[in-house]
Amino acid sequence: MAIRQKCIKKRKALLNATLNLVNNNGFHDAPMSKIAKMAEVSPATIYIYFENKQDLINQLYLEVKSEFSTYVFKNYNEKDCIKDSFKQVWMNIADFKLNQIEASNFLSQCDNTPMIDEDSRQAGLKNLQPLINLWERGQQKGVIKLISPYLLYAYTVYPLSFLSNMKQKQTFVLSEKGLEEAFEAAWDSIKL
Amino acid sequence: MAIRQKCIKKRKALLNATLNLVNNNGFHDAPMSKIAKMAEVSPATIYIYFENKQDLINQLYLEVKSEFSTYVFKNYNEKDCIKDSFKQVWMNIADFKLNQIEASNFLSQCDNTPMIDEDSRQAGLKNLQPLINLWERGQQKGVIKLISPYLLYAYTVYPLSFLSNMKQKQTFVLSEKGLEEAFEAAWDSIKL
Amino acid sequence: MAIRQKCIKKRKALLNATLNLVNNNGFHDAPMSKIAKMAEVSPATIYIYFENKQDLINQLYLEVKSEFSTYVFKNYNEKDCIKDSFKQVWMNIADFKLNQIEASNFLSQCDNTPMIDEDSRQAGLKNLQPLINLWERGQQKGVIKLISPYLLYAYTVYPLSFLSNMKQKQTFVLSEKGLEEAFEAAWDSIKL
Amino acid sequence: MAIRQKCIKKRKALLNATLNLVNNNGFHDAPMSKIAKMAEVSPATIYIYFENKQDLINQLYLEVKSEFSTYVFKNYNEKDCIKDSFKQVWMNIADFKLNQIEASNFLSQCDNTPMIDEDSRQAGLKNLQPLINLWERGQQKGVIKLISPYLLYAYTVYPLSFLSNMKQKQTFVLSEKGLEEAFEAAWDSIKL
DNA sequence: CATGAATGAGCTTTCATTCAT
DNA sequence: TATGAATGAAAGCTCATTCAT
Repeated sequence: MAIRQKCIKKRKALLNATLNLVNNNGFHDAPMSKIAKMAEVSPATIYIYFENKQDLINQLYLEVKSEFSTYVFKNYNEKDCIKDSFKQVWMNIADFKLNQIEASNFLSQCDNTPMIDEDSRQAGLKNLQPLINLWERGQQKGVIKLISPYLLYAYTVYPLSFLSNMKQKQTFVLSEKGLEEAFEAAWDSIKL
Repeated sequence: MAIRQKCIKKRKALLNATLNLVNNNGFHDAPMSKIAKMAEVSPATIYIYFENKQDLINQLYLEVKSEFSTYVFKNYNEKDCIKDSFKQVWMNIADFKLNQIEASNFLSQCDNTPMIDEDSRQAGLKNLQPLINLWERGQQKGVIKLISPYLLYAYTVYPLSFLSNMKQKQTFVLSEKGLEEAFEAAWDSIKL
Repeated sequence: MAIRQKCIKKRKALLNATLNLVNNNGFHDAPMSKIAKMAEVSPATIYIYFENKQDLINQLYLEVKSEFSTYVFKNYNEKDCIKDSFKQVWMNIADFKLNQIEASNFLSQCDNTPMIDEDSRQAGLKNLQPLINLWERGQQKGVIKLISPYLLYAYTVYPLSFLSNMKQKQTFVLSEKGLEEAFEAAWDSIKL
Repeated sequence: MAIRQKCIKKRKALLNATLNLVNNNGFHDAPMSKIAKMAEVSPATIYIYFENKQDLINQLYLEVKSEFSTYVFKNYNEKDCIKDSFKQVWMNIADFKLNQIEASNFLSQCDNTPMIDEDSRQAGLKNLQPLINLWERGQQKGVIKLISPYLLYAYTVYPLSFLSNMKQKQTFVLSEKGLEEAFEAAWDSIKL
C-alpha cells in the first residue's frame, strides 16, 4: 500500500506539472524534461506512468474533465423548479470556471487546439447528460425555449469560459453582483 | 511594381500556410520547414519577411484580427434603433465566425493559448470600440441592461465562437432558423 | 534441489530468450527489458544470473558453442577409414547447421560482428581439435591435401553455414540428395 | 557543380564513417553522433543525405554491394575455357575479399544479422548473374557438376568469406601459394 | 532469490535559424 | 531578393543498470 501510494503521488505530481506548464507556456513549450523537473522525477520516470507525451496529455484531459463533471453536479438533485435546478448547476459551473482557473484554462486550450486525440475528446464529452436532461424537462414544461441544446449550452455555459479567461488574464473580475447578473443573462437567453 | 506584387504574394502565401498548419496541426506541430514547403519557398526566405517564428505568428494574428474587424462593421452605420444596429453587427460577426472558419478558429487558438505576445494581443483588442459605443448608447436609452461590456460580450458575441467550433468539428451546424434563434438568445440575454 | 532446479530453469529461459531476440531483431534491438519479458522474469533478475548484458551474451555464446561441439562428435570414434570418419563428423555438423538453425544462426552472428568479447571467442575456438587431428592423420596417410587446416575448414565446414543461412531465409533448402552432393563437394575439395 | 561536388563528398564521408564504425564497433555501437563526428559534420546534417539511420545503412549496403560486383567482373569476358573464365572471376572475388577487407567485412555483417531491410537485401542479390551463367555453360559442356548454383556458390565463393574473416582477425593470412591451393580446392569441389 | 520502480546517460531525430552563394 | 545546405541545441524517448523492499 505504501508503494501504491507513492506511485499515485508521482503520477499526480506529473499531471500537475503538465497542467501547470501547458497553461503557462503552451503545449509547444512544455517539454518532457521541464515536466520531469517540475515533478521532481527523472524524465525516464514519466514513461513508467504514461506511454508517451500524447498519452500524458490525453490522460490529464480526461482527469480534469472528470473533475469538472464531479463539480458540476455537486449537490444536484432534480427539483420541481426548473430554474432553481438550473441555477444550482450553473453556479457550480461558474464556481469551477472562476475558481479552478488552472483546470478551466487547460480545458479551454484542449477544446480550441488540436492537442488531444479525437478519441479522448469524444470520451470526455458525455459528462453533461444530466444537464441536457434538465433542459429537456424544462422544454416539456414550457419553461425553456425549444432550441438545440448546443444553443442552450452556447448561451448559458460557454460565456463562463470567456469570463474565466478574462479573470485569468486579470482583465476583468466578476463581483458577487456581476455573478448574479451573469446568471440572469444566461437564464434570460433561454427562458421562454 | 511587379516585383513588389510578387513580394506581397510570398508574404501572403506564408501567412496562409501558417494559418493552415497551425489550425490543423496546432502551433506545436507547425515547423518553419513545413510552412516554407506549403508556401513553396525556402525556409530561409521566411526570415526576409519575418523576424522569427514568433513575429510571423504575431503578424498573422494582427492581420486576421484586423480582417475580422473589417468584417464586423461592414455596412454599419449607426441607426436610430439600437436593436437593428446591434443585429447588423451581430450578423456580421456570425457571418465571419461561421463562414471564415479558418480565420475564426485561428483566433480562438490565439485567445486560449499563450502563443502570441501579450503586446500583440493588446494591440488586437481595440477593434470592437464601435460596438462598445453602441452598447453604451443602448444603455443610456434604457434598452440594454446596465452590466459590464465584458458581460455583454460574453453573452452575445462569445457564444458564436462555440458554434463556430462545433461547425468546424462537424458536430453541429446552424440552420437559417437556428441563426435567428441564436440572435434572439443573444438579444434576450442583454435587453432590458 | 527443487530450488536449484528452478534457478537453472530461469537461467535457461533467459538464455533462450536472448538467443531468440538476438536472432530475430539483432543484438542492437534485444534490450534487457524485452529479454526479461520473454523469459517472464523481472529485468532485475537477470543480474542475479549474469553480471551484465555482455556477460549474458558471452555465456550464451559459450553454451551454444559447446552444444555445437557435443553435436559434432556425437557417435564419433576414430575409424580406420579417414573418409568415413570425416563423413560422420561432417554429417553431424550438417545436422546441426541445418536443423538447429536458431543456434547456428546465432553463432554466425557472433562470428561476423564484434558483439562478443575476444576472450570468449578464443575460449570457444578449441572445440574442433579432434577434427583437426583427424585431418592431420588423413594428411599423414596421404588421403588429404597438405594444406592449412584453415583451408580445410573453409572448404568443408564453412559452406554449411551458407546453406544454413539460405535455409533460414527460406531461399534454398537442401534435399536428401543435395546433402550427399554437398558432402561429395566437401570431400572432393580436400581429398588428394 | 562545386556545390554538388561538396555534397557528394559529405555523403561519401558519412558512408565511410558508418562503414568504419559498424565494422569496428558493430551496428549497436555506431551511434549517429559518432558517425557525424567521424565524418566531421553535425548530426543534423546526416538527415539531409539520409532519411534515417536505417536508410543510411541500407544505402551503404547497396553501394558496397555494387562496388563488389564491379570488382567481380573486372576484366571478365567469356572465354572458351570454363576453368579459365571461372578462375578469373574467382580471383577477382578473392582479391576483393582479401584486400577490401573493410567492405567485405561489412557485407558479412549485413548477411548474418538482421540489420538491413529485406528489400535492400533482395535488391543487392542480383549481382552475380554472369557467374551463374558461366556455371550453367560449364554444366552444359560437362565440365561442372550438375548441382544447384547455391551449392556451387557455397563451395567456391563462400569459403573466401571465412578466409577474409580470418585475415581481418589476423588469425590466418593466405600466402600466394595458399591462394592457389584455395582455388584448386574450389575448383576440385565443383569440377566433374 | 526476486522484483517493480527508478534513473542518468545516451539514443535518434527535429527544429529555428544562419550562411555562402 | 532568394535559396539549399548546414547546424547547435534541444526534443521525445530508450536502455542497461540499481535499489528498496
